[in-house]
Amino acid sequence: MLTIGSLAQKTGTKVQTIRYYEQIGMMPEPGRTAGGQRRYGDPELDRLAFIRHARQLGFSLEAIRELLDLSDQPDRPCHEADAIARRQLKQVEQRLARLEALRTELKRMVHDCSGGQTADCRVLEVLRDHSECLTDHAGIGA
Amino acid sequence: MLTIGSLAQKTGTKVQTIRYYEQIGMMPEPGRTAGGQRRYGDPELDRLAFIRHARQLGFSLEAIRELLDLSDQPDRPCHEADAIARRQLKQVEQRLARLEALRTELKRMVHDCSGGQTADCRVLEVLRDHSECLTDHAGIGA
DNA sequence: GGTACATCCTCTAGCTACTGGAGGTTCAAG
DNA sequence: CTTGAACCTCCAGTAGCTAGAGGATGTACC
Repeated sequence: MLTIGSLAQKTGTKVQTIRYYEQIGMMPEPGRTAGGQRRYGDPELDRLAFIRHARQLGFSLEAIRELLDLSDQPDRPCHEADAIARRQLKQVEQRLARLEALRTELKRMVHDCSGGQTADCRVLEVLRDHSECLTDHAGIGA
Repeated sequence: MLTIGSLAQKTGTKVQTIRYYEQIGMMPEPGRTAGGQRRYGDPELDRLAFIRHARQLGFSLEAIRELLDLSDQPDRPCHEADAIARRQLKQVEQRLARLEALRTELKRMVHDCSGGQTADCRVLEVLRDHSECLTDHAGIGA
């Protein structure tokens, strides 16, 4: 039997995160001691490890919920899990393409900076005038 | 004089986002009509375009605030703006490296999936057992 | 001048995926 | 039996918006 602290340690999760997962129904309500403290067994350990690993691979909690449901039904065809993974792969590839365009643009900005005064700073200039950009980097953020 | 709606359209921003920027002090409080509606001029248009462009390049609002401050002081040396851009570039490169590892892993997962039942699904199996991963993809998400 | 209706206003709450803290209780070792 | 780390609940905050309720305003047309 594991305390929430040792479960956290074993899975590289913060204690609060585990309680949060319980709150949103990603983790089951575990057994408790007489005093009300949570105690976990191996199934919970496996489940949390699964969740964390999928998170590391960038899956959303919603997608992970689906994967866990599928995982609980070993007889069903696996194309659904496959589809979720493909979707994730596609998203990753799109983000990669965007980030590569950003890198190009940022590199150019930094490279062109002469180190003078802000009045002639290339960095600020490029930000002021989008038409100076060579790559397409529409869309926000990552 | 622009209404908030046409400012939004010209910059590819949502109306609510502009009001949000005003609320957090990224955009100045504009003039108002007698009836209380916001009216914008060219300086605000430029400022918002700057903000949006920097957001597209992945800068945080906090970083953009610094860049705007620098932009308002044309006499100061520009190495600060340069440093912010370099920091951003570094972050982008780190994210790129992580995403590339993720792509590798996801591709392998999807490729190995035989299309059978979930019981033998490679996707689920890999998620269950981290040791099957060849690449290092520690850290969460993007 | 009147009316229709798109756009504007404020305010509040919600999203993802956590993270941190206050204030108080329980567990395990010595 | 005491000590101190780890636990408990509840609430609030993070980034960067986004959506909706309920009502006021601006403008074009008749």
